[in-house]
Amino acid sequence: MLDYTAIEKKWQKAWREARVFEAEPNDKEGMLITYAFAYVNSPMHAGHMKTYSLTDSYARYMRMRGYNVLLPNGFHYSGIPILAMAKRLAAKDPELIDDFKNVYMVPDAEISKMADPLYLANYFAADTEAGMIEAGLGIDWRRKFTTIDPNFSKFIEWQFSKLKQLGFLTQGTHPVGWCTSDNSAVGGHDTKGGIQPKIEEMTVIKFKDPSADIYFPCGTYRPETIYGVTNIFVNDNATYSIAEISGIQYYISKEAVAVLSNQFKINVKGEIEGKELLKKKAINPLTKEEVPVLPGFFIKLDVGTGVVMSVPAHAPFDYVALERLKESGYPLPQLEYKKVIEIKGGTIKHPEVPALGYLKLINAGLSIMDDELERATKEIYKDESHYGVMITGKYSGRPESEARDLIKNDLIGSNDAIEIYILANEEPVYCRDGTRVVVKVVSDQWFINYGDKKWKEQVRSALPNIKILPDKLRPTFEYLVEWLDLRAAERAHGLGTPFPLNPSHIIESLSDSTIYMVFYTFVNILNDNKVNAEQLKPEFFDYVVCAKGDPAKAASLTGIDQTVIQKCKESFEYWYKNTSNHSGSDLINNHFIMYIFNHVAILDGKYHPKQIVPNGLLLYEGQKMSKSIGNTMPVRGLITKYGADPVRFSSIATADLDTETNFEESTISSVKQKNEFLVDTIARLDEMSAAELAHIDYWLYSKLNSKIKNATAAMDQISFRSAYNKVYYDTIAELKWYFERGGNNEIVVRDTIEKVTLMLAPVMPHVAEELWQMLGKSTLVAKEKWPTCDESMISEEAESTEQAIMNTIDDITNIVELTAKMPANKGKRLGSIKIIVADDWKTEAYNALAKQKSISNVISQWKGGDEKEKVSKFLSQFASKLMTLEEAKVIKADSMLAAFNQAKDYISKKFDAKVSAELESASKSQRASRALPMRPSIEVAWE
RNA sequence: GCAGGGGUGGCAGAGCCUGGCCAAAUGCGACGGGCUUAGGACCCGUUUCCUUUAGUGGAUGCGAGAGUUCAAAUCUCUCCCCCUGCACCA
Repeated sequence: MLDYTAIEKKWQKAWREARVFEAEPNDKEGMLITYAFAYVNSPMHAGHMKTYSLTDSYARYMRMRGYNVLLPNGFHYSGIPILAMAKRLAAKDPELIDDFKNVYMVPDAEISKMADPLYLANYFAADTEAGMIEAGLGIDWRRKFTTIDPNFSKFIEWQFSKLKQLGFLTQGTHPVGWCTSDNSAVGGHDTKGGIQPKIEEMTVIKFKDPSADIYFPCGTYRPETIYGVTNIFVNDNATYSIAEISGIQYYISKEAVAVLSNQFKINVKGEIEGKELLKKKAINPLTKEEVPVLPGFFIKLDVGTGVVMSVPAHAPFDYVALERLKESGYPLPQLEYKKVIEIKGGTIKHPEVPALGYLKLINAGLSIMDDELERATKEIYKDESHYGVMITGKYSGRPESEARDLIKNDLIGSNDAIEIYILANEEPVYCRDGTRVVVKVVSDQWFINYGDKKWKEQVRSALPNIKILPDKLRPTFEYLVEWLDLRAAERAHGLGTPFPLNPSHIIESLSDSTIYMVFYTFVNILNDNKVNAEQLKPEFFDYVVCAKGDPAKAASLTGIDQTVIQKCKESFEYWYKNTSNHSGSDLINNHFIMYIFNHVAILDGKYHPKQIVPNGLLLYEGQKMSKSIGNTMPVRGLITKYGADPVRFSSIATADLDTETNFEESTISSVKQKNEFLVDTIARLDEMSAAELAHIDYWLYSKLNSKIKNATAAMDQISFRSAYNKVYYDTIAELKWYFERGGNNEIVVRDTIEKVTLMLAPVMPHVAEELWQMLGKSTLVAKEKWPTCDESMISEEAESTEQAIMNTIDDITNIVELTAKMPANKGKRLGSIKIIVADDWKTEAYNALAKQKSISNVISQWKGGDEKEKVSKFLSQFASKLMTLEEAKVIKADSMLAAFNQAKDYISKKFDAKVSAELESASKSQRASRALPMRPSIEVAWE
């Protein structure tokens, strides 16, 4: 039995000592293969491992294909999560401490030190590195760095100075989810329950109070319904502020003022009770109608402005509110529920008062619950947006969805409306510390302007030259190129590189990870020559990465030896000519797309991305890995339990790139058994001997070589499942069949095992080394060549012949079963089996028919005149299925017969009967004429 | 809502571009048998239904429906359903 732990240690040591993975430029073609580096706020789990081992396997494959491959690894420290985690540990968060103890298996003594974020990050970086080594990743560890290393920071500063020079950094305002206690932007993972704050624009239409120079700011998603406004609703139990924004005064609820002050500079001039507002009127800015102000039961004070316009014909809330007022005897003036949108055609009935229709008020009555009202509102909104047409106003006849924007823009243009942002989540969103998240318009914020037209154009033209595996993701990338827009480039908190234009902030953590692969190409040279951060002035990177400037000048400016600078440049240019970048497919819409943009912006066309490889995620026993299910297996535990190679194989060789892999224990045990079979087979080689090749040997050789060909093509596409189905599962099944059939040729078996071992090496590197050694080799598989296909040994004839033998054995099984039931054969035993191989003319006639689809044509062109009758009799059996006939492999009857003669022993043993084979023309059997091409006739005798 | 990717047998998952050898690879599971003290492993067979006392013939069938074709899992159209992403966050 293979002792996985022992062989892993043994071969990892051997690789290290032979410096197999320490790559330097040489005269071979280079290839820099990278994966999105690890973010080290927790141990590496099986999901990360999938990407890493997939990338490693690809790197090993390309190395075997003759490339000088570099696979480096860095650690991502940037951003908030490490900081946040340390903070939670410092606060002794029991849930997190439990995870650290029981899921991450961190010793108690370490946990207490992890209140220091750097300690935490270093701990998990070391843990991840150890895990990567245990998994057999072939990494050049000399090039390791973290994103807070001073030298790396200099590189990132330089990157941003380039972006600035190119005009791709812009400063501006932008709405973000915001926590007022932290004073920082919040994304989904900063909130309770991980809810993504949803920011939406809302139009605020100004209805003037004719008695004062103050406006009612009516928040609405549907400005086009302004033609149907009957009144204004306010909350009569609340206090409103008289708030000045940009010199204009509004009635805004106090609560809304607090929220909106994150978006506007607001001066509160005074207060007024909601009740007082009811005495006022308001002027519709578009129709100039004067409408009353009424109490609205549903007015939420912290949403929008706390003031809305009422459109009872189209808004269920407004309708219900007015009807309830009417019922309660509130003194209402005459109001016209004016329909302004019509749905024509289609299957949707559009009632005269749409809001009423959608409410089905007939049954529900006015006591309808708010959530039902909410639902009715959504329905009517959806239907009218889809199918509605304006029947009033300037844009009468236009679809509502178009009119909405037109009217909004008109109102804004005439200063009758402004836009605000609101948090549109159904439930309020809270920051982790419990503060309610609001929308803030951040000003003077630096952005990377991925929306820049010229930049986009460059990316557009670069994209077709980038190979995307699998290629079906290309439309996604094309879409994302257009979609990507302004992205905040700085943040107030977190680890990382200070933002050069605002050093109190740090560079946003995904933005420092877009061209870092460049740094791998010379970081070891900087380390070896003790280059420090002060020396890494922009001129250094300009020359090394962009071939700009003068090396002598750069040397004197930086104090770095000119030969060192030159070496860095050569190394960069060597490795960056050919690259492949890998990551989980979840990073497509940020990391990958930003990777492309930044490369295109900063690097010369020669060094643009060459290949990007997003891979599907990993399921664990059919389930998504998640902490709540408790199956986020730290990968080191899996390796200890199952062995690195079985884990690698199960995670990456059971699915092609674009599909999710299902990691299952059953795969692990099946892999281990198959490995044992290979070990046993090698042990049995001693009992075999070399001999002249027989049919079954040719068959195995043919299978082997066509497999090499197919597997190589699959490997080139990183379709590991397809490749290893053939290389591993099929080979083992074929070897078993080969032995079953009596195959015993040492040369053939050895050759097969050797080549299969080589092909296993990328995915199961340790086992492959072990097998290689068992085969008596003294070299490292990791440094061997990938096998090449010997086309001359691919024999369709051998494969088809063997297929015919297999089919014939099936047929014999059937016949024996059926004839055994015949009364005449009761009590008898199977005596002999006669196999009668079809004559050559049958194949010829059959194939002519398959081609021409006409019996008469074939007959009329038949050469041997006197045989025409025989031929037509033979062909007539196919008359009813002419269209479906396919040409059969042409195999000479003699060689078919020879193969059957060689298979006689096996068939005889299998059926426990005498077996003979003969040609149709030489047979005296009555059943002889039944022989078909590829399907001999069979005669069994019971005695 | 918008965009992209999908829906195949008990399950997972090929095939679809380039229509016919597809009742549909392969793996798992289940069932029957062999081997074994037993279990595991391994080997053989079965795994839509009907029919067949010589290796057969037929029906249904790849989300639903319609169409093109001598022929459709595969091409076209309509519909239904599922997954992923929609950002300032690793």
